[in-house]
Order: sequence, then C-alpha cells, then structure tokens
Amino acid sequence: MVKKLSIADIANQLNVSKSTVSFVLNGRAEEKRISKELVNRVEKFVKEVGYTPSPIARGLRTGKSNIIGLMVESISDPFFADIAKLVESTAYKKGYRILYCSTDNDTEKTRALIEVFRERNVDGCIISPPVDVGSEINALIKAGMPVVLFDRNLPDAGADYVEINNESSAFNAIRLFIDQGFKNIAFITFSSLQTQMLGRLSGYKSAIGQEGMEAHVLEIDYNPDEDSMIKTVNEYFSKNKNIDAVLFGAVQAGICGLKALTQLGLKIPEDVAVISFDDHDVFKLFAPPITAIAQPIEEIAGRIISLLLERLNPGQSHSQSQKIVLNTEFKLRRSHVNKHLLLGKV
Amino acid sequence: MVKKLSIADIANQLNVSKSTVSFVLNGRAEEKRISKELVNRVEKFVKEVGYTPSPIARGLRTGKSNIIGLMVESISDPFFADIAKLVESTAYKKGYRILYCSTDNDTEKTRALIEVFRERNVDGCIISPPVDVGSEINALIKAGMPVVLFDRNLPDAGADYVEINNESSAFNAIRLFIDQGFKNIAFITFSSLQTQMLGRLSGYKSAIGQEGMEAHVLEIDYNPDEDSMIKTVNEYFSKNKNIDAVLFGAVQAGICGLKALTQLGLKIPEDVAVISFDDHDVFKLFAPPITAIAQPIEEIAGRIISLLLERLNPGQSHSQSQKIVLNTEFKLRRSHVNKHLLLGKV
DNA sequence: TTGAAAGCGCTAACAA
DNA sequence: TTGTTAGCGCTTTCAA
Repeated sequence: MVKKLSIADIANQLNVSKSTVSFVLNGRAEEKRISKELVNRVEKFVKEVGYTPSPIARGLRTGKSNIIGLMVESISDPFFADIAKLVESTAYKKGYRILYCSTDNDTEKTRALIEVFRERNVDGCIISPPVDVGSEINALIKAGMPVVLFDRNLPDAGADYVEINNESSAFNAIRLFIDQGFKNIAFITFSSLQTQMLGRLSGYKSAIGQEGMEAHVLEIDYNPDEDSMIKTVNEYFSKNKNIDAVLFGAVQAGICGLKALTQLGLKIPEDVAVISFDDHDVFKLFAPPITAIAQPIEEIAGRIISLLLERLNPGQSHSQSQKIVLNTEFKLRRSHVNKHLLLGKV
Repeated sequence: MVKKLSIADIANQLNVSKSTVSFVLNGRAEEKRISKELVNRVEKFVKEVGYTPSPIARGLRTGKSNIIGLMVESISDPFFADIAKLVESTAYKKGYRILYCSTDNDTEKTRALIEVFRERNVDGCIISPPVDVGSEINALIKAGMPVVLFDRNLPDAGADYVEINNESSAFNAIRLFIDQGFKNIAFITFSSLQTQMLGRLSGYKSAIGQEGMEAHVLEIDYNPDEDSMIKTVNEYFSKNKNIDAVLFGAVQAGICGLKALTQLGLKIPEDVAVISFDDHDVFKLFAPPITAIAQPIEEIAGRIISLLLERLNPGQSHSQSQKIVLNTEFKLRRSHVNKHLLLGKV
C-alpha cells in the first residue's frame, strides 16, 4: 500500500491548483465557471487514480463529519439492535456513517458520550436517553446539533422525537383483560422513570382505576444477572396467587416472566393470562403463543432517520421540534384469552 | 454554547506556547523537562475551563483516530449484537470509540466499508467478513492496520482471528444423536461458503460418514422474508418423513425450523429430535427446551478486543498472526433425547 | 476562469 | 526548559 494521494498530488500532476480540484470535486465547477474541458480532465484523472478526499481533513476544515451518532440503552437489546440496523442501512445510503455507543442507562456515561459526539463533530445524533440528561441534550440542540430522541423522550427537551402510544397501548391491553372477566390483573415492569415506562404504567393504572380494581404492580430493578430477576418474579407470583392476568411492560420483563411462570408450572392462560409489550420470537414460539404489543420497528427507524435527514439538509427550516407518536399493533395470539369464559360459552 | 476553546486559546491565556500545552497534555512534560510548576498551572487551567483537545485535528496530524471499526454481518443478529455490546463496553473504557457498520454479507458493500475504515483512519478493525474479501483484508493488514476477524475466517488472510470449534461441535452433536440410536439425521443450515458454515457441515458429514449413514442436508438460501424460509423447511420435513433428528446450523435456521415443526404439528423430540447451533431465549423457553451448542460470547468478545488492543499497543510485537479457537458448550436440554430409547430402558 | 494563500486545531522537529 | 514553526489535507476567500 503506497501512501495515499492528497489533493495536492492531484493538482500537481494535473498542473492546476488545489482549489480547482476541490471545486470540481465538490460540484461547484459550474458556479465557479470552470471550463467543461478542465472539469472532465480532473474527473477522469481522479477516477483513474482512485483518489478520495480525506474526510478527516475535510472535517477539520468544515466542521462536518458525515457521521451520525447513535446512542442507545444497549445494542444487545433486540429492539435497539433492529432499530440500529435499519438506521445504519438508510444512513449509509445517504453517505453517513454511524458512530455508536451504549449508555447502559448510565447518566454519567451518557454525558461523557454526548461530549464525545460534540468533539467528534458528528453531524447529528439519535439518542434513546436515560433520565436526567435533559439539560445536556438541550445544550446540544442550542449549539445547533440536530438531535432525534426515540423510545422515550425528555419532558424538558426541545428535541424531535419518535415514540409509540405507550399509555393507550397499556390501557387497551388491560381493557382486553377486563372485558374478558379477569379480576386480578398485574403489571410487571422494570422500575424506571423513563417516559415510555411511566406512560405504560399510567395506562395500566387508569384502566384499572376506571373499574375500581386494585392495582398489582411489580417493579423489577434491572439486573444483568437474569436469574435474580426471574427469582423476583417467581416470588411475586408465589405470594400473589390470586393474580389471573399479567401485562409485562417490556420484552425483557416478559421473557423473565415466562421463565418464572414456567418454573412455577403455571399454565398460560388457564392459571395466568399474559400479554407483553414488544414482540419477539420467544413470544411467537412459546406454547401457547404470547399476545404481544408490537412496536412498528421499520416505521420507527424510518421516521427517526427522515427526521434527522430533514434537519441535516434543512429544505424548509422547521425550527420547531416535531413529536411523532406511532401506533402499536396488537398481535393477538392465545396467551390472553380467558379459557373459563370460553368454557362458559360452550 | 460558546465557541470551543483551542489549544491556542489555552496557550495565550497562560502566556506559554502551544507546544508546552501540548506536551503537558500528552504526558510528555517530564521527557521535555517542563517545570513541575508550569505543568500544574497548565493542568489546573485546562481542568478549570474544561478544555479537551479536538480529536479531529489530532487525528489529522497523527493519523490516529482512537476509533475502532466494527463490521458485522448484521447488528440485528443477536449473536453479533451481544458481541458488539461487549466489545464497545471494553473499548470505551480504553478510550476507543466504535464506528460500526453491517456488511449484509454483501461483498461489494464490504469493500466500500473497508475503504471507509481506511480513509477515516480507524486504528483497528474487527470484522466478521463475507467471502471473497481476502485480498482487501490482506491489503489492509499490509498497510499496517490491525485487523481481528471473528465468527468466520478467511483462508487466505493473515489476520488474527477468533473462532469456535465448528467442526467438532457439529460432529459431537451428531454423535449424540447416533449414540441414542437415531437413524435419519438431517442438517439444516444456510447455504454459505463461509468457513464457520463449511466447518459445521464438514463435522456433520464426517460423523454421518463414519457410520455409513446417509446425509440429509438442507441448505436454505437466506431471505429477509422469514416466512419463505419457514416454508422451505416445512416442505423439506413434509417430503422427508423419515427424518428423526435434526441439527440446525445457526440460530436463525433453528428458529425457522422450530416454526416449521410447530406448523406441521411435529412433536419434539418424539417425532423429530432437535439440536441447534447458538443459544437463544427461544431455545430456553420452547416446550420442550431445545438443546443448543452455545458459543462462549463473553470469551469471544474478550479475546477479540484483547487481540486488537495488543496490536494497537505492541508491547512485544507479535508480528505473527494469532488463531484462537474456543470451545462451545453443549446446553443439554430435552429436545435431543430419544424417547423411544428411554421407554425401552424403562 | 483559475490560482495563491490562509487557516481549521493539533503535534513535533528544531531553535533558542 | 520553553517557544517557533511547519505541516497534516482540505475548503474558501480573495486576487488575478
């Protein structure tokens, strides 16, 4: 591998100046009224030797990097992994690269990562933020950085965001239980102050409250050691044998829950009916298949990236921030039905 | 947000030169015999105003970026997502950021991405390569880029790599079937020329061949539309009713296979015994739980990153490339046992 | 229509 | 012991 060519090399070999080459390469030949003939000569030569400008030098000069920062809670979470995949694929086609990092829901790490984004001159950010980083995000936006939030938002941030209708999804799931005659409906979720979790909890509570029912909420502290979380759920069901239906507030909660229910030998839906947020192969293949509240992953990713691209190439400058709320889809399977009700009918 | 400070600002305000500041910041004060007092003054001021050097300018000057390029087949694959997560977390602690991209197993895209890595001056690459990029990878290495391959390797590449013992894992899985008396053992996998897939196939064939059994291999063409792959597997089982055991060659094949078997109403393991490569929540929660050949994810990620860090900070320069082959772990569950054999025993 | 030159922020060779 | 200065490769203003 020989040394990489620079624009100076090109200019020298062509006996023109660096600026001419630069103008041609940046499509400003016409504007600069460079002769068609010269343009051709430059383009031909550049293609011939396979020259590409250094994005680093360009970045230093222009402040642009053609990099999008993507910050999610954890890339190993299937939801975020799917989003990342789709976002990267679209961004790549538009010439953007992805600098990615996981926050691990750690506010301090997130702050440091925002600083990394800033100093690396990323052109825009996509962030699923932990709580308490509102002021940093706002500072970023004030400094002119395009920012799109997703999955959860920050109440005090003026950023664009893409979300699902968490509250009404939870509400509807609980209604589904109530309408079938379930009496002791639990909500098992992770303890979290993030808006999406708050929304789901509030949807649960308002559906329950409407009926004057008692709320049964279990908030698990997230723990990388899954077994300890399973144990928590296990103990909860052991102590609350009256629970006849449960809504899981997130895919990981659902998976832990299924593992706990399996350990306890409880039958779904005969002993406990189940609905879970998010969809996953586990839910499709479980016996019985688990009814799930599926997020429209493709659409979420699509909206995120178009929101960001819009900000990056401000056609008509929407200086106003956009809030997009998408609908979830109920994947009605077999885990949520009231067998006793069915039997009654027969 | 005010304009970011530059090293020149720091130098001015401190009435020293840029180089002095630079040396202090880069820990070369002692070597340059800068007075303790000055060092303190600089460090204090830098901390006070929160100055951090621009990595871009530094990168332009030094050719180093503190960025590691991570290229996987698809970040939405749970295996790669887990690896990415662990690698990022370790790299972050060492001050490296991750520039990530998916190859989608597209050789052309991969070539373009390698070029991106090169021009962005990433300090090192972690790649799960598609076939036919051996020469590009070799060129990268020749140009002095540290490269670690994983999951599959390139026969003609001189890169470090981390792999599992694909061949013997498949061999042992088939032996497990054979020893229990299964007679028509299939191998269902994706059609692929990647080394890991070739290894698994060859392990299957040699175990089968040893017994003089007939090989039953189904190679699915990977298709983002899962339903079409399920259909393929479904038809295969419909046409080959004598199959009494099956090894799935990858997690996605296993999931498709389970979906197909479920559709067909075939009982596991009574009608068909099952083992799958890779472990996944689906396998743990399926009824019955699926016996899996689990890859040691943490260890793979750990080896990858330490191999790379070793190359990045060549203590004793291993110019020789290192090949690391890790053992898989059989998660013996219930899907692989021969019920007829058990019955016979009882 | 094209070219010269400044400068983005940093490092490091060389001077003092 | 510290400062001066020349680039790294590019864009862009200004001059020709």
